[in-house]
Amino acid sequence: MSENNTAPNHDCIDRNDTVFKHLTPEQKERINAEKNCNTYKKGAEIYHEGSRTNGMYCINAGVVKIYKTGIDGREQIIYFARPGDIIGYRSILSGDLACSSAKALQESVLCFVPGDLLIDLIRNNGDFALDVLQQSCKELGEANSYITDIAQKTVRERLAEVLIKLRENFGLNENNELQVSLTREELANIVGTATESVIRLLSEFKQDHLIDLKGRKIRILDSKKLEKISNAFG
Amino acid sequence: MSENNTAPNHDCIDRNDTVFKHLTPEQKERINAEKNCNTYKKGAEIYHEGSRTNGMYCINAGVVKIYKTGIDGREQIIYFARPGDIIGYRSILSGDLACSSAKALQESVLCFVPGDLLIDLIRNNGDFALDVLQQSCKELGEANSYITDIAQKTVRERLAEVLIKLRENFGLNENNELQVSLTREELANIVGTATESVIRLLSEFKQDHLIDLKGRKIRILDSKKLEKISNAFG
DNA sequence: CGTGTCGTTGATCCTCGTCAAACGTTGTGG
DNA sequence: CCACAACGTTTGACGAGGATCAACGACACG
Repeated sequence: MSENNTAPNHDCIDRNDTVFKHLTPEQKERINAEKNCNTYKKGAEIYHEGSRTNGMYCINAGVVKIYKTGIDGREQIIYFARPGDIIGYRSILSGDLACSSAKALQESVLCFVPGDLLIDLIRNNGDFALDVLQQSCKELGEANSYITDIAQKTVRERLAEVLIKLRENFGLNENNELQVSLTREELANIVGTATESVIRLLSEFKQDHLIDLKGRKIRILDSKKLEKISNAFG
Repeated sequence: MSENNTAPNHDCIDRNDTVFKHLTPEQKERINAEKNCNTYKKGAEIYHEGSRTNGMYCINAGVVKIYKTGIDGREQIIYFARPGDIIGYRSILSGDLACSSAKALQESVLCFVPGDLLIDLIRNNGDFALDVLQQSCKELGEANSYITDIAQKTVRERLAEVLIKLRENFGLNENNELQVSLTREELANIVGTATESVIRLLSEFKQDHLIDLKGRKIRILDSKKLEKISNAFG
């Protein structure tokens, strides 16, 4: 799918808030030499569950949803990756096949870094290894929290929590609207419920003046109460 | 919490199926010099959510449950650690506080390895770093599967799945009984449901001749059907 | 102007959580 | 050794939360 290298600003490697921050200039150069940047149109699949990803991807621009396909093809969204994040590294490092799929939510630019280069860098740069470990441990902690939430909270509580997390991750525009455009079904696939339930609860939240709805635009009116509904956060 | 070092066979470090397998003899010696082995009685807490674990633990003997405390104190069991496994490493590496608690299910022997030694070893031994990464990525993959399961499967399906996984992890004795002793409440806290629901479903399974019950002993009679009920596995 | 996708609403059903009560088991201390 | 407490197990009854099914409106797109 789409264009290739040589474009000017594929600079994920140079950002100093990413996992690459402790690489030497030479190591960054090696990545730049071997990486492969592509633009993915909205809805384009980056990799699919069960396949072998022979490397990892660094998000340069856009938003990517990571999800698993469960019973009867139902998606469960695990998380959203944003610029600076890395995805797909799990399967090379654990040696398994990919356990999730990745799809561009908007037009996105991703750089592919080959797996053997990744492993070589981890082996030879301890600080880089620690940064990758930090990333995977952070994801692990979040996953564990999510397990507890889904197992114990009601759909209503989880939806409120998801709205708050979306605000934290994507922020609000000048109208206090969430800066992500998700279908009701996608919202349901994060919360882990039926589309209709999300719709009904969103209307309730609207009636209670917690949010306002205009198509897919969700305006946050009362995050305090939303947080209270979500029952603390974890 | 009890005895201390110098005991003869605290050999987790020498097993070649653990995360320590690629350490040099010198590095193993350093761990042996700095580690601190303790026996934990049944029910003893090893570390608690929200605390700072300044290192990690290697399980030498016994079984340890890792769990999070959710709403109104309800436990959600994340997984069981067994001899050879390491626990508690997440929080040192991600820099956060512990996001889960650990408690001995049986009398267990654990060796504590200080965090700065761990980090030093990761930094200076690339293969060790890769092994730790592999471990955390494996856990991450399992956590993601679990999220999907809890979000999409029924309690009945999940209970069947848990029974199968317990068999895979702990095996059966000569009577085809699971080699773990769990209370109904603990089973419920793995599945993510109410104790009463577990009890009812176990009786159903018994009536359908899938299992047999004798107190906490669960004998597996028909794992094929259990697997079918669990709806494939992930 | 049809076709497809998404959003919304209503009606219905069932899984599962909660409450309550009774009984068995274990452990502790007098 | 008994009494009592604390805990775990089991069963029943009840109700609510939420999944499912069906139908329809809104909107975009070719």
